[in-house]
Amino acid sequence: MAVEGVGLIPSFRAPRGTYDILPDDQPYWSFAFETAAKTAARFGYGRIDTPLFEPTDLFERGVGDATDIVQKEMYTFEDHGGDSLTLRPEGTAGVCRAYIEHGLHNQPQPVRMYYTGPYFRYERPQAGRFRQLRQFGIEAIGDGSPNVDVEVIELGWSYIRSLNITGTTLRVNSIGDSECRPAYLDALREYYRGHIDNVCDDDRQRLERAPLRLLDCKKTQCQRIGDAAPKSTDFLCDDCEAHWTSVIVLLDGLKDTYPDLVYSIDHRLVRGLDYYTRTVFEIEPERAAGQSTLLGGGRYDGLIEEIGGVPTPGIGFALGLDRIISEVKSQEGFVPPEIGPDVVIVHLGDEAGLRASALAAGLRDDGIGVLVAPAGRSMRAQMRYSNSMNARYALIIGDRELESGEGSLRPLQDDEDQSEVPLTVEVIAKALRSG
RNA sequence: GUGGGCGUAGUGUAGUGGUUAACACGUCAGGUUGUGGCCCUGAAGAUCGAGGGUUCAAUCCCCUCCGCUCACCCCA
Repeated sequence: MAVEGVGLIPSFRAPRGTYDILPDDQPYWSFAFETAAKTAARFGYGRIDTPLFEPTDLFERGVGDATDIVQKEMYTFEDHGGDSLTLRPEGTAGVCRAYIEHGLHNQPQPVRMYYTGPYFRYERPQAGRFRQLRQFGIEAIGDGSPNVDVEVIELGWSYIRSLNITGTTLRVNSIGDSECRPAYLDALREYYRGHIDNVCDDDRQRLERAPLRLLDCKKTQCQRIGDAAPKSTDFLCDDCEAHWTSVIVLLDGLKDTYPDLVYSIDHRLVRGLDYYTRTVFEIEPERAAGQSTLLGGGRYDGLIEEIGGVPTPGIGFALGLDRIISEVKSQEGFVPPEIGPDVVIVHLGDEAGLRASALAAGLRDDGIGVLVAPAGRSMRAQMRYSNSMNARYALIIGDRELESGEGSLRPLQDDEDQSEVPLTVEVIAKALRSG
């Protein structure tokens, strides 16, 4: 992305909707990743990595070619062989493709997998929304029982709590399956036709095409109408009804472990991807602003079949790490540890400067974190540098030390007890001699 | 795609229709001979987002564009 620069060379900036994660910010991401891996492992989920791009058809069939994601948000390109590829806009389709491709139905079911990495959607950026977004997600494929639904929700909740994010709320709903949903959609259309004059223009346009979306409308007058609309849970077929009832019972069973797990059944909760069936859910932070959903997911019992596999149930969620990180920061749920080298080598004079690197190499090889202070600076400047690097010790070598063969080790942190130092004078002296 | 807000050193902010655009943090250098943090001094660093217009004169007023940002849409 070129912007006005000085002279003929343009200055570049990160593309719209993307951003750099600088070293100072990395600890937050490590915290989020490591906590995710630990949580997933506790639930028996193994990591899967799939390509950043997939055949375009996979997303058109899987996500649904009527969805906004497919219609206007995909980064699609043709490669030099003429194949149409798309940067993955979400994770479930790729994981299901891998499940089919590698015959994972031959493993004990369900197959539990988690993933984390970048996803790409061409959207207008705003708070909590990016063109390159990072997600952590899980999928449990091959078991349609409600226990798995609740296991997945529990995992998500547990993860968020492990990040010390509090005040979140869970919303759940059931949107039925291919058997019972058509009747519900008819009822919904029927209802909205009766209120056609009171809903917004957008809603009028999508009434026939995507009636579920009307429930999701944020406008106050539409919300009032949506509140009184027919509920999907009143139209469930027997199987879906039994499943839904069990999910609620099982969900209540989590309250002993998570007393703050307050969930609400929200019959206006629908989701924007076509593959969802039965259970859908979202977790939001307390002060829900615009783009605030932290985690969203649901069951997708028809997806595997849709993309060419034998009919197989599945359920999962995806969680926006960009949003998670900002939530962690705002709640101060994580304090990055102070980091710094064990030693900064402060060297005086040409001779010492020439030996500093070899000395550093020897110490590093012994497992000690070493930085060589910038050459050509005064001792004071090198000491200041050591301090600003948050080093534990400054190892000073100059003419005196070169002659005696022993470096001077100066502790830089008040609470440092020199007797506990692994860096004894002997170690230093030895390193000096061998250097 | 549609709206609103905002663009001044690396970062965060001041400021004014009129000679060298200010402050803080940060960076670098000093505060005598080889010892950090605190303090003091100094330096570097901004064609005041870009282009055009009004004016004797614009960083300041007007227009356009670009960028950032927030919201809608949709989603994580």
